Amino acid sequence: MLSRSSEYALRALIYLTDHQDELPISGQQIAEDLAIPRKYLSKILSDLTRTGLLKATRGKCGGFDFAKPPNKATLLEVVSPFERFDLRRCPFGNAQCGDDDPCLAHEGWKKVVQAEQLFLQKTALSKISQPKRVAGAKKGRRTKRK
Amino acid sequence: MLSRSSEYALRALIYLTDHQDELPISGQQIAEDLAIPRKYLSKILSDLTRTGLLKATRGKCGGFDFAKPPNKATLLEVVSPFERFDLRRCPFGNAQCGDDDPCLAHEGWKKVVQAEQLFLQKTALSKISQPKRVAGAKKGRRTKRK
DNA sequence: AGATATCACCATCTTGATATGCCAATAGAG
DNA sequence: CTCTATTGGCATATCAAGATGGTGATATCT
Repeated sequence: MLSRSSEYALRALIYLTDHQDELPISGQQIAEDLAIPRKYLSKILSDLTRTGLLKATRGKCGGFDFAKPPNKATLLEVVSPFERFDLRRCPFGNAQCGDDDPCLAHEGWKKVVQAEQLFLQKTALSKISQPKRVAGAKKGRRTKRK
Repeated sequence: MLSRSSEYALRALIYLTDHQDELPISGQQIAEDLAIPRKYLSKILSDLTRTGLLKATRGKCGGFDFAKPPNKATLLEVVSPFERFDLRRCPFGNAQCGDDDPCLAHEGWKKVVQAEQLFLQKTALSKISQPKRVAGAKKGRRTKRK
């Protein structure tokens, strides 16, 4: 239901949300920890930088950081550079199916699509980060990586 | 949200539903009327024959017919040969996200996916065929094609 | 039997998403 | 200044979906 690029983007940003005290983090690092192809993820993070979600700093000790706080970012913002939401095209009936001259499945299908859109649009990135599950565990600033 | 193959399958079957008094109809004919690549549609209809949704008769005046009445066929049956519903894989969090150890987006996303599944599963093919819109118009057995 | 119209199968081409590799630009550390 | 770790951009490779073409099997018609 979502492209692989979208999945990578989501997982990477959730990762960043979970490591907010260590930002910026390099693409290399994220790719390793999440087992995502390095250059491919690089490209994705670049895209998200261009859309204004992330902030990239080059050079040594560089990496990616949030350009806006993750509770201001919606899942839709994360995903939309990688999805083509062709809401125009109706999978049923013929081409000219629109809100005015709908096919019979139109309403039902529209509900499904809108449910997805709404979820992506209304859910903040910060809402889906993984909290450390261990009760009372200190946040535990990770030991310097590698 | 659906593969092109699925769309073609749906449109073709809706077409058949709308022409039930003229069955069987050749793939050629359907492809022409719906502006779908001929051989590609052929392949799709063959697939649907193999899954038991359609019945194919070869030779002159052959074509495709329903193997089961369209009110017994669900949209899911139509579409599933062409979709890979990877419900296992969660687009968020890491691999081991399951119903037992869910990521935070799990419930919300599950709802979305299930809404789609439910719609496809509960909607009968006959429910979405296009009725002739002209009030009181005779069904009008089409003049012999071509 | 012969001609024709159809489905079935197989091989190939095209296209877009996914993935990799190379090099330039940038910035911190010594 | 030099070394090194990073992002950025471009070119290319791989892969699966989409699309096309050829041939054989089957059925109807004359």
